[in-house]
Formats: sequence, C-alpha cells, structure tokens
Amino acid sequence: MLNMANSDVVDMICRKAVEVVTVDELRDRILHGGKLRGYLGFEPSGLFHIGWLIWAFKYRDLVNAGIDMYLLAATWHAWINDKLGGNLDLIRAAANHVVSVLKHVNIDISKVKVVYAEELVDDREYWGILIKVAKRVSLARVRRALTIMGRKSEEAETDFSKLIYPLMQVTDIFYLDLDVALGGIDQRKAHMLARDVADKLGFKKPIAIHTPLLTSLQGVGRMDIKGEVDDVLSEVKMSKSRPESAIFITDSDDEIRKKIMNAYCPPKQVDLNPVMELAKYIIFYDEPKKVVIERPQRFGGPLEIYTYRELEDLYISGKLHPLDLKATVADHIVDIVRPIREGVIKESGELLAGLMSHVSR
RNA sequence: CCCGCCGUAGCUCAGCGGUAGAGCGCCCGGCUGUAGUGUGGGGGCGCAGUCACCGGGUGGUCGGGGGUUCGAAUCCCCCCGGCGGGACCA
Repeated sequence: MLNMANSDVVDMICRKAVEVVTVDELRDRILHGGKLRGYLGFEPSGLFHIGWLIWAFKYRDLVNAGIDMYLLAATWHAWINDKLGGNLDLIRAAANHVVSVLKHVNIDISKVKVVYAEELVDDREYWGILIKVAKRVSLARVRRALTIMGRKSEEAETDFSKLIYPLMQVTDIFYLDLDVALGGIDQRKAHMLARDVADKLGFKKPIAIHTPLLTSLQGVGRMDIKGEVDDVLSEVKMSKSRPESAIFITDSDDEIRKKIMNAYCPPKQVDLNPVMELAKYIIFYDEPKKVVIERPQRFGGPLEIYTYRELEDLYISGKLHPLDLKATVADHIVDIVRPIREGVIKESGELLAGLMSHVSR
C-alpha cells in the first residue's frame, strides 16, 4: 500500500467520515487481509450533485490507499426507485456522466472497476445469492433496511420491487466479494443488513464507511445521495424556480456564487448550516489548506486560516460575518467545481447536453 | 454498529435462589372392524380403522462458557442464536 505506514492508511481511510464500522476490523484487515476490495454504489439519477463530491473525495482516498475499488452504477436500482422517469437509457447516460465527473475529481479511473447493475443481474449466481439473503432475513427486517423514499412515502404507491432493493444492495456487496462498503450515511441501513447476514451465509462481513450528507442550501431537508422519490429531474426544475436549492457540478461560476450567497446561513451557528458544511466537507477536506478571507478593512480586514477548526472558531464567536463567510466559501467552491465542470464538458459535452435536455424537459 | 426482549420436553410456554413443570404431541392399551390363521363357536394372533374420550407410559447437557453461593434454570459477566427497534434528515 504505497509507502505509507499502515496506521497512516487507516487514518486516511477514516478521515472526515461520519463513521467507520468498525475501525478495528479495518485495521485488522489491512494488516492481515492482503489486498482489500471496496466499492461504492450510486444511483444514476441526473446531474452530479455537489454533495456527491464528499463521497467522491473519500472514494479517491480509498483508491489511493491501495484498495481495489469497484464503482457500481446502480442502474436497475435507480429504475426501481423510479429515477429519471424509469427510463433506463437515461439512467445509463446519467451513470456515464458520473463516471466522467469522477475522472475529473482526480480519481485514477484506470484503477477503478466500473460495474453496471446489468452485469450483475445477468448472472444467475447473483440471484442465487439474493435468494439466500432473502432466506436469512425477515420481512420486517427488510422493511427496516429500506430508505424511506421521499416525503410522500405514506401515500406513495410502493410496488414489490422496492422490497427487493435492499436485498440487491446486500447481494451487490456479496457478489463483488467486498471488504469495504462506502456510501453516504443514508446507506447505513443496507450496509448493516449486509453485516448482519454475512457470517451466516459465509460471505465477508463488509466494513462500512459512511460519509456525511450536505444540508440543502435552504437549510431544510437534505440533498440526499439517493433515496428521494423526487429525483434530480424535479430538483433541476426546482432549481429554476428556487435557484438556491442545490449546486450541480454543471453550474456556472455565477450560478454557484448566487446560490451560495442566497443560502441559509445562521450567524454563529454551525449545526445545519449548509455554508459551513461546504467549508468543512469540501473546501477543507484536505487540511491544512490556505484560505484567505478577503474583507474590507472596516469589517476587520483579511484573515488567513489553514483549518476548518479555525474557521469554526471565528464563526461561532461572531468574528466572522455570514456574508464574508459566504463570499469566501463561494470563491473556493467555484475554484473546486470549475476545473471539474470544464473537464467534464470538454470530455463529454454531448452526453451532458443530452442528459440536461431530458432532465429539464 | 447501538439498544431492548427472548432462548426450559418434539411444539407453545410456566417456573426466576432450595427435589425441573403444565398443556399439546408421541408410544402402549381401552374402543371398532375383520374375505387371513382348514370348518362352526369362543379366545388369541395378525391386519386395518380410531374425531373425541378414558387409563398407563414417554419425555430435558433449562442455548454455550465462566463466576457468585452450602446450593443456580433462577443472580453477575462473556459469547452464540432468534426477534423487534434504533441508527444524518425526516
């Protein structure tokens, strides 16, 4: 694993994660388990959302840690969740879009094994595993493992495939013979279900790594990695009527600035403050990092900081005004997104245009 | 991963410091029928039936391992297994 000490590898894998279940298992398997296999499954649901950068960064960490990383384009899963109007062609296009973005997040894609759900579903062994998993769990347990899909879940008509969904997530992990399952904290239920049944079925018990989710820019709800019934299709519509809703990797510099400047950002408060979260999870993902807060002399003049901790202290104490925070955060987010956006447009502008035309239809 | 409940007879469970129990099931018999056992009567055997009922019988590493105690199914700790819930936000 590169030339890093094992403890440094563990630290890199765990940094900025909400939780790792469990760190002990991770350490143990790095010491004795040989080459580890890991994955992240994503539901292609439209345009790449800035919240996804958080898991993308973590994914990059895992690749750099020498873990054999799979990337599962969960096309069938997305179809079950009615993403993109249930149009599998569009869903596949969205999957390609995500792969394209990841390339421009400096992930060495040559080391990544991209797998489409179609490949899994085409293999009868996959379904054999799924049936074994189903045999080991109660109906109540499966229900509990499925992420509530959308706010209208009570009245939402649920078809039976929704119950197969968690079983597929578990089967994905076993089928790919993984040591590590990476995902947003909203994936916890599925990962825990996999851990619950792994030993019973003789599969490897996956170590689960969960990254944080971003609070939506309005301060209500979440920009989920997955699980919303209203897919990005409607999120994009929303963003036209409510420009501050979310940031997409395709947003222009001005759009990003505008969205951030309009975002919910309670003074002196860090919890559920989306602007501070952007700083914490995206700008300061790598620390230390030099960040200059430009501000007029009459408001205290410029500040130079290197860690999120410093920023948080300044903000909580009230020494940093929300407006100055937003301007600084916007600048840095723009700097981070711009090269990704430009790279993606250059590489797959056509794909993107096609996707956007459908998404905003 | 976290929390809670449960694990005692084949099944459902009670017992919760002082001789391991109940109901159901299961086995045997009672009961019914016999184109067989050369014939008729009787009985036995065999075979078949038997919802319920009656009599008798059968039921156990009290999930595993440690510990406390004169004594543990019972109290304490660890583990295993089952079930339910929780697990950013809602």
